[in-house]
Amino acid sequence: MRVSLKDVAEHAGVSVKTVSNVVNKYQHVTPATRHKVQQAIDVLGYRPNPTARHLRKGRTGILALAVPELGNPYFAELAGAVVDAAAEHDYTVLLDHTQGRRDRELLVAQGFRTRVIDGLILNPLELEAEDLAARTDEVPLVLIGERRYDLPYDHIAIDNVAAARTAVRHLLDIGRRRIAFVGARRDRPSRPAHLRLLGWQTELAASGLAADDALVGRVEGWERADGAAAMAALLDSGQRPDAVFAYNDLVAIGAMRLLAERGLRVPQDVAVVGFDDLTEGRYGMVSLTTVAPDKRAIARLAVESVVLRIGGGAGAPEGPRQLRPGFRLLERESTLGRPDG
Amino acid sequence: MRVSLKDVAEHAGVSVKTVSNVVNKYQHVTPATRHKVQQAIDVLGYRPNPTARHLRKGRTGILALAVPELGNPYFAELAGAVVDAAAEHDYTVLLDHTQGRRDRELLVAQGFRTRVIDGLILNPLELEAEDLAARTDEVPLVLIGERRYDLPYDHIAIDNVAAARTAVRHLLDIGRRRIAFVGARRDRPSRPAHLRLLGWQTELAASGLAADDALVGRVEGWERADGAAAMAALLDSGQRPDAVFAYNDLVAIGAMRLLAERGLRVPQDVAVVGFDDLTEGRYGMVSLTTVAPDKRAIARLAVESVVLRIGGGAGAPEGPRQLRPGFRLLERESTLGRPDG
DNA sequence: GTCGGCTTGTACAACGTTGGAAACGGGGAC
DNA sequence: GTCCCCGTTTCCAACGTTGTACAAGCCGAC
Repeated sequence: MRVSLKDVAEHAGVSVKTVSNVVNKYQHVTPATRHKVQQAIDVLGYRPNPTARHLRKGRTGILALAVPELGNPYFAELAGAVVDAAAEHDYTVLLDHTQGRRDRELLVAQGFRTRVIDGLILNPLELEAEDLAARTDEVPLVLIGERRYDLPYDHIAIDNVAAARTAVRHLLDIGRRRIAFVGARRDRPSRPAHLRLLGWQTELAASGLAADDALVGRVEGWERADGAAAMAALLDSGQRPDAVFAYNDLVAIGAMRLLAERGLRVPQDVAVVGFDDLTEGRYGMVSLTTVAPDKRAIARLAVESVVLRIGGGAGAPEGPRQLRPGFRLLERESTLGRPDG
Repeated sequence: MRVSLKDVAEHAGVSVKTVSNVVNKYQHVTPATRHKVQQAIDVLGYRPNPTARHLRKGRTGILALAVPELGNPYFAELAGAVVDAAAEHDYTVLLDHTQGRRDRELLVAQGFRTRVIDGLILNPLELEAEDLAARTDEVPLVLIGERRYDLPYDHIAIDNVAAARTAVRHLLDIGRRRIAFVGARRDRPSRPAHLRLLGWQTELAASGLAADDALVGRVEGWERADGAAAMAALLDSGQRPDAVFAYNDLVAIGAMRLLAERGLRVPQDVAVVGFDDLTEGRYGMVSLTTVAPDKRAIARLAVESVVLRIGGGAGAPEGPRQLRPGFRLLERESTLGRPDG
């Protein structure tokens, strides 16, 4: 059976509280008592029961991270970084994936697993502002990811518009002029890919180029298959872009695969830039130029934010904060050199 | 403040236990009382406190899954499947990654987070049998992954030897004869990749071919970069294989990347088979033939096994079980057709 | 009308821990 | 020798829940 404080106390001939004091390194315990208790602990192999401790203290030491899809390498890599960052604060991470479905995101936000967790880091895709506004659960929440809500929650995300502009700027710099954006949502044009689409439009406009809607490839999701499908549709519509800025690396990889099937060379015929810096992008037949968000910084800031809010708010910043970790453009083979012909 | 059973009881004018009975759908409660209590619950927005419940019941409803690296898509996809399988049994999953380091694996096995979790699913890489034999923690443990230990724990893994033989058989069937194995460990020849290496040897021997040690590419790890490095070393040593069977898809992808850099065509010059069926493998410039372990089955069996053991053993099988989920060979472009020349 | 049996609800204790107040005991000051 | 103080330890209650034992109420049967 399990060993409890009581067992140790009996074995050492002291009270339960004294054992608790030793375990918790309470100052006023005589060396003799401490030693006696410590020995009993060692002999019996006592280990504190976190559940009871948590009940008493009202905290569990567990953070939840909810991302759309663990099978997506971006979120997997991010999750790994969050686990590490949480460990630095003595927190453990409970992972959930919502499959980007609004009902599941809602369930998570509403505290489906409330009270097992001390705080929640959520990356919503489909969740609406009103869903979040109606949230009643008191567990501290911080948001990550591209979607922005005007709500009293900290939000951690890179400056997506600036990052997208950097990517498009790079394509312009290497002489491309018919730059497609692949990865806008088909159904709701203004949803998630919004900011990167805006960055694309803005940078083109800043260079005096029109952001032609015919050069926008629309998708159902942001997996590799979606990128391939959108690229196919774009080519089939008669467009002949000399560059593609993709919503993310997966979409870019799908698009590159399709370009190859159609006999178009990357980068000679079509340069490609992705977003996320997946390790995968480095090892394709043509390595992928990409915008690399600082994932470790995102994870660190998210964990720090939520941990700050957990203390009951003592020392926590007043209003919601917008935190903007950095990003870099990593130039690789997919944008090497000026266009052929 | 938080609402507890007591608050609901006062509001409804009944005892705490009656509220508990309603919450737990205990049969013998009159509709009138039930309704009254339910209304109080709704008004106050009561939600049970799992921590207290768990303290009382001795279970937490949390399973831990420890894999080497979440950034590795295979483990990420597997983790996703485990989360889903656990949800079917009303369990939540706590994720940990050990980075394949023995000390971290040991920490996890020893119950680093004991008692927050009801059961542990562990995929060890470096852990030794004696480490596990010395385990004192009573939390039920099941093992997944390629390593086999002769210990009283359930083990879930596909038949790696048979799977490897299937892959090699396929390469033989399409006319390849100089088949390399890429992904044996450099430092300890008999460690993890062991079984797949054995399958390679066995199938070659069964066809009357020698398993030439010069055709074994050795690695430090099993990432894409390791595959590329091992492939480079193999070619630099003067070998000219007409096929590669890689330890896993990541190694295969790294190897393919290097083959392309050296001007060798896949599959015409070198056919390649991987292992894991990563989505990534489908979207390279040349899609990758691979051995696809049934990840959902692995996840399901692992969760079922550990859940069985949690009940205190009632109804649980006596001894340790070896469970062998299935696998399939998925033929794609990287092994299309007979060799050129 | 009384009894037995069943249904419904209550009281109490317990899970293992920790905060706070009270009790204890030893040592120094007078 | 007595008193007081302070450091140390113990006692009690509480966190929120549920299992067990039992009391109360109701019904029909004899």
